[in-house]
Amino acid sequence: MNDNFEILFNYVRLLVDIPKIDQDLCRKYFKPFSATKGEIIESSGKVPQYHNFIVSGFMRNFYSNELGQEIITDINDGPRFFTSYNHFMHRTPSNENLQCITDCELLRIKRDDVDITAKLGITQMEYTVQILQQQLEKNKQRIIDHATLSAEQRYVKLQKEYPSIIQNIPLKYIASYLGINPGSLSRIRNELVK
Amino acid sequence: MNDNFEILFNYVRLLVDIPKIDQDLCRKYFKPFSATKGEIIESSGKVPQYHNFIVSGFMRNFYSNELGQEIITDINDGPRFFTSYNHFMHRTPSNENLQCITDCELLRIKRDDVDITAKLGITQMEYTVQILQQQLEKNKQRIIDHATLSAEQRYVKLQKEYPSIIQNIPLKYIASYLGINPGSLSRIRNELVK
DNA sequence: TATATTTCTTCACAATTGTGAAGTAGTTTC
DNA sequence: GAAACTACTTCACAATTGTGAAGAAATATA
Repeated sequence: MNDNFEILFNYVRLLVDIPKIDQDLCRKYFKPFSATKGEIIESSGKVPQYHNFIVSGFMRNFYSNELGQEIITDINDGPRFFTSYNHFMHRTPSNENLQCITDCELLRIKRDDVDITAKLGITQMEYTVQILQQQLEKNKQRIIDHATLSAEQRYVKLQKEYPSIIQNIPLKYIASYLGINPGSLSRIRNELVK
Repeated sequence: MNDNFEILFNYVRLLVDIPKIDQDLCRKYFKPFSATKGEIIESSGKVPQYHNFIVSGFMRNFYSNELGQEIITDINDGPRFFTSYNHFMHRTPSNENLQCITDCELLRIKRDDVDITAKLGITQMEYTVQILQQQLEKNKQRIIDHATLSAEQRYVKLQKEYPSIIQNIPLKYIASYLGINPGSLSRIRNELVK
């Protein structure tokens, strides 16, 4: 009995119940994978090979713009799915890189196997709809935050909601994620201490 | 034969093919609805009653913050679905208002009927996944734009991608949507003319 | 452990955007 | 068509954030 799968199931159960048959399919087709700090598990320009579930560890999602700057679009820790989902599903090359910020434990499934579990299982489609809706709500909130909050307010909010990110992720990554210049964020952080 | 349904079907066909049976279900359960400029078709605090498809016209989605300011989260014209989808599906009160900025032609379906068409039809679930994915991509891009572009650049981009919004929507709505102070946007627009 | 590399902080200054008020223009309503 | 209302522009000034450089601190590598 692999603990990692229990973490996956508990995460899924936040949205839908998983019948035994779907659990077994997960155990059969999701493969454990250990990645080390700095490792890029999906690269820009390539079709994403896996749908990744972070069991533990921190990851980031970034792309390089015309000026060669890395733009970080997402930072997350487990438990959580973390995939360039659209490109993965449509088998199209992604412009994003998925990289481990710390050592990570993953469970991952190949693209073809997702079609198999969709056919043989029961709840996958329902879960997909649920998690897409959930993700959509989160993204809507991020848009609102950008449109209505100052840089300082966005940082404070992140600090409250995801203190583990502040504690574990380099400032320059957080700055890019929040759309703030690293120097400015350093100053903001310094002024907050007072 | 109602032209409005052809507009709906053509819009849906951008993502999935609609078999005859699903077309008939749409014709049976989607009802035409005309709304006039300024009309609020879903109100904050209430469970959204309809899933709305804009055939023609411009609508906005907004909520009121603690200070009583209207924050506009979305502006769109037809053809397009326009609903507080999460709250509609989960039958929970939404904090958002859907309002017509111009006279609008809609096709709308009641919540209970969505369950019926889901059961009797074929492609609804697949379409839902597709359009959620599409919406997710659009929202990701909006986040990136906020994080990487200046106020002026965001306005210019909107102008390029959705010139009809610039032409048809009051400046103060556009300002709120872009997260810019109306006075600032007026100045930005003025300086762009030179 | 020493060295090299990367990240973070700090600074002065610049650029952008926000604020609130006042006036102008435009629109709606009766 | 006049009055009332709403939206837009403009202004001076304030606040926030960006920029680029230089040094300090932290981390990785040999």
